[in-house]
Amino acid sequence: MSVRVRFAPSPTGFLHIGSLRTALYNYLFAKHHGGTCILRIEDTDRTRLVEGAMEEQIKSLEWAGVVFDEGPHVGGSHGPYTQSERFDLYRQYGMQLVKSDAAYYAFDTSEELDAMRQRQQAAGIAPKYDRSAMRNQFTIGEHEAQRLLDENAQHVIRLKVPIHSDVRFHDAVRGDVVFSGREIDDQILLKSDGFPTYHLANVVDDHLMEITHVIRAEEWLPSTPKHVLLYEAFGWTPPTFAHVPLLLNPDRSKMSKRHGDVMVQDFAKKGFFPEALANFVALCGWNPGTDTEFFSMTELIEAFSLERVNKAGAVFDYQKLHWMNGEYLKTRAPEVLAEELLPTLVTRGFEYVQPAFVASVIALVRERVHFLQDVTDFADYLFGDVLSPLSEEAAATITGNEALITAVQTFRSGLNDETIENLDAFKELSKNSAESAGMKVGAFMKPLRLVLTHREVGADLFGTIKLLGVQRCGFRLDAFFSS
RNA sequence: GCACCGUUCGUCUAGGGGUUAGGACACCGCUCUUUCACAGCGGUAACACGGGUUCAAUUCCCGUACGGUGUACCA
Repeated sequence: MSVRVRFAPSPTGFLHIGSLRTALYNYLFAKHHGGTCILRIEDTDRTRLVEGAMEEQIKSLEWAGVVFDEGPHVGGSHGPYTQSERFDLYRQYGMQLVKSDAAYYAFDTSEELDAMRQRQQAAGIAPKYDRSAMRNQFTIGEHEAQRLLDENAQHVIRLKVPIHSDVRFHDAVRGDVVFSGREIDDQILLKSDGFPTYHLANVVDDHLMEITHVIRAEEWLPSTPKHVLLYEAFGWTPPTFAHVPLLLNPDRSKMSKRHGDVMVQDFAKKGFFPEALANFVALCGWNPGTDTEFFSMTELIEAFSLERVNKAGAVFDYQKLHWMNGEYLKTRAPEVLAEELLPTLVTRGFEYVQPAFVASVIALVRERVHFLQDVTDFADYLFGDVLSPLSEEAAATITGNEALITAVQTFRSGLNDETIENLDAFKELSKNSAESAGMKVGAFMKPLRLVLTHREVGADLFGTIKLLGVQRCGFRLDAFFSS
């Protein structure tokens, strides 16, 4: 049987980084097995819908390299893939469960349920639907229930949990898991607005869509027994479950904003490479069992397996992600990066933005930054001729320094195509310039950088001067003399 | 509270009855160097605790502690 997995987000906002990882694991697992990866939209909570959220999430997913074989945006043979479009289906299956005595009608109001929970809390017992004390078809009788139904009274359908038996299932990540029926709540399956809850819709759709493996976050583990019960009630074979560990904040709580960016689009905006993010996130909770840390999507697909997914949650290490992004930056072709950076440079109004030149600048400075966009600020003195003002301390070290003026003069007059292209000639010129003023070469290079770039740190000076060219260097040196 | 899940350097992790407990990020030092970086080399740093089982336990079992998740007509 061929593998079919699904990623099933709710369109309630942007795509969370943890969701991306779940989606990625689904995708990797499917592709590793030559299977099918499906996107299903779980929009059964009408109160939390956010306009356009689904499109945003798909965009983020695709940006990161997760693509689907079936879904609302691409179609497929098991649609529709949006639960609100499958509305009628769920009631039908809910009724089937009632008929087979696996579910029942309940007529409690939310106030009555609140009161029940308060009583239970006061009595120190676990909050759980009290089937024998609340208003449902068992307590009010079949006839009364039918009467209420006939007059369209508000009602829900609840799962009739067999309290005397254990529910057990095998999780591909966690092994055998057992829950006592006593602990499982009579979950609402069909809400009074006619929409299903996650539990019903999820099971019905997973079955109808022939899902073979349910790979989802660990937070779903406690509700899995309800799903197993549902499969049993329908007489369906449950899929293999795999609950993957959570992504954590530094304080080890479930990853959330407050501690940093958590939405995929935030990472994109910050300038992370999608490949770097996917690579990094894949390694949060999974590892190949080797020391290899860099993986293309193809390599991830090749290496991925559920067996090597960890059980414990993983603190999301932004610092390591930055490092990894920098590593990706170093391996990309400068020409490609130049294309990517160009729009930014243009909107910033820089003059020297010929692609080949930009590529050379990137090649020169990229080892010093983690993000492509950082190149803009780091090398602004190469892209344009307007230099940021010198700091007071910096200015103090060069203005009125007679020896430096002499050295710079010598350097200026020796600057030509030869000394700018040839490293040895450049070194020779630097040495002569320094010595002409009785300075050491090292003592000269620092202020020279300051004069040329107005920065104390920057890329290799020879490389910088080479890219600047004789003329632009000349102008800047002249400006120094005239100030 | 109850249920379930988890626990190897600060972080991500490898390993697994007998290892100098390995790698990566971060940190520190050295080398290179005109700066910052890169690179190279080196260093600090971990098996939560207590009982068992065993010749031997970080590894298996049981407890405890700690943490997380769940406990909705949310997903």
